[in-house]
Amino acid sequence: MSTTPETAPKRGSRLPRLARRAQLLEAAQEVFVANGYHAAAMDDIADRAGVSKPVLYQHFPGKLELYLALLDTSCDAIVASVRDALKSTDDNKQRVTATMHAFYDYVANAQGAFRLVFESDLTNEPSVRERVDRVTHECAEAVSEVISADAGLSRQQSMVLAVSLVGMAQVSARYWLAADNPSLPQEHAADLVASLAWRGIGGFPRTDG
Amino acid sequence: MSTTPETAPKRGSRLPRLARRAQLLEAAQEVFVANGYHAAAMDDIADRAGVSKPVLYQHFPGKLELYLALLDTSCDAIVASVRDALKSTDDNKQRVTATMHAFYDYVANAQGAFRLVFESDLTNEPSVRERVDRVTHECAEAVSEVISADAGLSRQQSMVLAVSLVGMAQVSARYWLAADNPSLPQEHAADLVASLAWRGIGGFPRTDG
DNA sequence: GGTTTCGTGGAGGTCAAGATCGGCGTGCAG
DNA sequence: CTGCACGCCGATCTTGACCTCCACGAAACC
Repeated sequence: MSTTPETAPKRGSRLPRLARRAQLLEAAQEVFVANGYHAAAMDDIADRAGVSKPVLYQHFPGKLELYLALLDTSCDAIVASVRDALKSTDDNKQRVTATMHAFYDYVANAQGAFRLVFESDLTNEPSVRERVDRVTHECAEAVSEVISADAGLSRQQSMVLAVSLVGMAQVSARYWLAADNPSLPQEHAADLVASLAWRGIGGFPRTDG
Repeated sequence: MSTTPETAPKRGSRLPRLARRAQLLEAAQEVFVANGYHAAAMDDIADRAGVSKPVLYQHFPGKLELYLALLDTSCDAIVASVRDALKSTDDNKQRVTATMHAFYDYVANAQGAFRLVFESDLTNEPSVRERVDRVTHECAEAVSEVISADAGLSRQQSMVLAVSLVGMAQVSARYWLAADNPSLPQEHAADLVASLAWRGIGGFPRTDG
């Protein structure tokens, strides 16, 4: 029997630096996701990781930096996911569907990372605000390029539309997750919202109001 | 000479209880909107109102109750605004436009009350979470009734669509406000998003995917 | 097998912010 | 004119959370 404590690191075990850091990040993510930034105490994170506070501070200079590290990962994940979805096909309708599914996947999986991005309670901190806004902005910009390529709208106009689509995906996905009635499976909900989005954005060059 | 300091209450002036309370609420709203809940100090609110902290605590039992009072007002305002917009006409397309304009008006005016609802940094507090979720839920429910009346969808399905529309309005309006380029006037932006929404939701009974 | 070294742990300092007590000035009744 | 009541202010207390100091134990090396 291998005695590798891969998922059950007991208290007192010495870990290599990178493994320890990864473990701390995972524990911190759990606590931040569950409690938010303010209600999350460094003691809780240390306890959750099975270490004491000083080791936490040997890996991260402070609470904010720890939070920002997790936030950066989460932000990069959703942005990359959206970019991949847009690159996955050349058919715009399928692009919409793929992007919507990317959002729903991110909200449903990713161990609640979306809470750090879309439900952060530290948006007054400029560094956090900047990152969170960046997510919406970069996602919308990626969508906007596709829109303005085919719809012939101004940059501002296509950005407003793109932000609308991103907001639709983000808010509906969070609502779907919060509504704990699994009568609507994830794929069906995403498809439904995708069809709404595609009806709205598809063939937009017509400006018949 | 009337010494009524109607809009410039200097420090030391004695006000009737209700007027003082209203003034405190206004000052608190400004500080909470500017700084968020956590960064807002009771000292700041008292200073902004031109009184000392004990007076504040003679009107409100604590910081949370003060915040909740403002939050309730803001929540009721947007929900009522959406309901009025939906009731304002029988043409569904104009309903969409009116509702979208209601959101944009709320975000642009209402002295930043939308920040308390859509950008609260106290969503971990259950009482706050409940109120904020209620706003999206009630707005979406009002929209959902119109949808399910005409589109023949299940309750869950029309709710997901309604939440999507609400999310679209909410996120795009906030983005439009944050983007300080007035190249897109409020009415144009709202009309653009309304047209997107109407194309998406109008004539939804077709399920051509 | 001894020593050195490094990581770990519990206990404590500091500080900000929410929440509260003794003086004071003002307006009114007699 | 004089005493009284009332509401406001400066100064203070406490709590809670972030962030470090001193002793211990285990691993590594000769």
